[in-house]
Amino acid sequence: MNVEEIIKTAKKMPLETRTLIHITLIHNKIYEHVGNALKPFEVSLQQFNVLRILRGQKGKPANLSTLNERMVTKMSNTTRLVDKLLAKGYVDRNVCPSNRRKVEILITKSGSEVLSKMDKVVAEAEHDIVQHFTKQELEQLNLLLDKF
Amino acid sequence: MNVEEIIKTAKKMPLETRTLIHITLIHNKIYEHVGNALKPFEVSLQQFNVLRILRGQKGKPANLSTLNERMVTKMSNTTRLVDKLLAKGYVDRNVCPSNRRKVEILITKSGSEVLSKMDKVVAEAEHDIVQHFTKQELEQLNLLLDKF
DNA sequence: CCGTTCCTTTTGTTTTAACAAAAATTTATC
DNA sequence: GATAAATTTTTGTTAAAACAAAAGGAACGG
Repeated sequence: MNVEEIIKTAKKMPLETRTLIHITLIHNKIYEHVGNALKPFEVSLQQFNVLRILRGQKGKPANLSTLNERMVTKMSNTTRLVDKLLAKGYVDRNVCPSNRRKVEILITKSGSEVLSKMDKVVAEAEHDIVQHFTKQELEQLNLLLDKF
Repeated sequence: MNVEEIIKTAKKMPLETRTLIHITLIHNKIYEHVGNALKPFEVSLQQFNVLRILRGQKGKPANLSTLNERMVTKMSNTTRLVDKLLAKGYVDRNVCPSNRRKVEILITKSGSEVLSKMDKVVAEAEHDIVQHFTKQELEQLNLLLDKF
């Protein structure tokens, strides 16, 4: 991926700026590829993330705020993400008996099943994106990214 | 930035997945910091990008499609981005005399002036984001990012 | 020329995200 | 125990992005 070619500039830009534009371009690429992989399932990347988090709970229900703190979106939108998954039958939602302000969200059997299918295509998409990296390069990259 | 801490997982995830989540988190950070820096000017990051591209034209007008291919958004939204900048008096828009399908967009004096002020705060924000990197590390990072 | 096709931009619609505030319940204080 | 304050979630609204299609003009082939 050649930054200068993509944004069509001949001008030399500061290294800091180039780095951040670079990250943005890569992010777009990730978003597009993974989003496309999920398209047949008719779920957004965010919905996929919710399902993954719920699976990580291993049967333990998650509150909305738990989901939310593990995601990038705003609380109010997390509610509506869950609404969509509920409509598809991929999650259950109940008021928490010990604290009726809270809700408990669980992934359903149907949700787990479709999630494992999604995993496959997402893993492929991810692999495509990093195909030009060796394992060592990826490790090196992660070390550098940790500095942000 | 500790990925595992942010997404609150103890589970070891595949290196490829970790890398891509990492990039997404960094992108969010960039978007948030730079967006905040621009907030006092009441322009979005995308509007700022349009202005920067127009300045890069050095007086030569840009067509919408030129703007668009240097950005990540869809054509239809580029029209509306320019609408907003027009309303603020930061750009001029005229139909191209040699081909009346096209439009010619130019940055105005007023646009150039605010852009140079924006540059300052954006450069600061960018510098903040990469503050933990040495120049060499940034160069190394860019080499790795080129592999995407 | 006239119709067809292609190119560039705009308009319309739907979905998603951001921002603000309200509703419902629990906890704390007096 | 009533009132206020804090916590958790939902609802409402506005702004931005994604998707689809139409409008307007240019180019081309007969």
